[in-house]
Amino acid sequence: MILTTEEKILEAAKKVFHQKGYDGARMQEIADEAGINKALVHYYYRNKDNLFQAVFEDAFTRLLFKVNEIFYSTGSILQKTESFLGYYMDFLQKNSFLPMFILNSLYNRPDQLKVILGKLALTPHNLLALIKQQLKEEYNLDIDPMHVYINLLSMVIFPIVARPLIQQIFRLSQKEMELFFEERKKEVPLFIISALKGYSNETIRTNE
Amino acid sequence: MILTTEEKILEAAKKVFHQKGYDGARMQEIADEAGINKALVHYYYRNKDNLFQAVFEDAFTRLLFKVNEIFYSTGSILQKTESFLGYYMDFLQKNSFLPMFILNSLYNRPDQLKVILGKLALTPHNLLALIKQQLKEEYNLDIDPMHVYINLLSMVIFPIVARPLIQQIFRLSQKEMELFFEERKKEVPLFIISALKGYSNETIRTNE
DNA sequence: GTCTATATGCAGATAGAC
DNA sequence: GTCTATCTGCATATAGAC
Repeated sequence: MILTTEEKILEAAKKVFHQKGYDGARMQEIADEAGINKALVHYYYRNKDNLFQAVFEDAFTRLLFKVNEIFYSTGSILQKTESFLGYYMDFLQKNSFLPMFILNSLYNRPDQLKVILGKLALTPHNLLALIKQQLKEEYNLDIDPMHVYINLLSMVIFPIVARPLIQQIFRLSQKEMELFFEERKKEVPLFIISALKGYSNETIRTNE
Repeated sequence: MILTTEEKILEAAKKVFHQKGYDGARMQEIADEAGINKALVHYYYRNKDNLFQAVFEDAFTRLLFKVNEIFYSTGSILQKTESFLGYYMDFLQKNSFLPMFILNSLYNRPDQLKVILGKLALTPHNLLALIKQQLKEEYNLDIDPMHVYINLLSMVIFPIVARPLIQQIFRLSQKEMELFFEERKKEVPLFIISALKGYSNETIRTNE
């Protein structure tokens, strides 16, 4: 697969921005990574902000697209949770800098998000309504789906983001860390489904 | 309360580094924030790296100290979870830049952590052993406590870190966001305890 | 389109007066 | 200890030849 110069620059920029963030990235390093001259980067993207914008939008849409793709598919809560864990965690492990890059960019450059949110037509409330309906049908739960949804995202994304911290504190080898993530693909769905069942029992007990 | 110049610098440095990270922080801004001259910052801390090191160590120990404080205290899993949620989430909301600062610093400056880990005597395995024992006694669960522990941390810390993202995507006002966090202080312990009870049922069913 | 050379500004750090 | 003035290097960005 052959890349145009513009594509080479974007790929190089992704690599550098993802790892170092806006402030830590250097135009020179991006040029080197792309195997071209620094002036060419400016020729195609005019300035650092523009290039960053392109990288951020790519990252954001890719990350968000995968989430929606799974939750809007057919299947039970259990099935969705399991495929989310398997599919999304693989994706995040292969792109381990992505979530940190997104989150950190929102702290340093909050306006960046507004630009892209204006372009996308997000309907998160449809998604929540769908989950709420499934919780009712499958677990007879009449609860706010927001917390359950955020809990799931937390348990998937946080360990990826905090990986360096976890690994150092618990003194895990690379191999042990990978095993830990592999286990989570089964443990987290089990945890969530257990909680949902537990909720039901709790509710029933309260109603007696 | 009157501060020495050195303390004023450190306080100013915390403010700036926490929000902008190492690369985004400017010595000039720190000096301005402290209300003194830029040369004085160098007089006390010699260079940017030293100052950052001081800020990072302060943040890291404060963040970690709070975690241990709660989990090594007496009380049931439920009690610990509840006080962790109440106590720690309040702390994080008041210091909302801290977790992002720590996590991001580990990406950009991984060696930073090793320096401080050498100074602290962390014994996370004792903590896990304690949790494991309590899971056995209180829920008759014979499982690896690591996943449960990371799940709890995830559900507490991630929403704080991802707050700007959540708020924008779900279009929540400041007030709604605060309410959401307030709800989580009850929702997350309920979720976890439900899961632990559900686990037991699952185990019993499997053993029959 | 792609390069070399360069302009411009700013950040970290130091010298030296008080 | 605290300041003003300044050095040095580097990062973004542009000019202009090919």
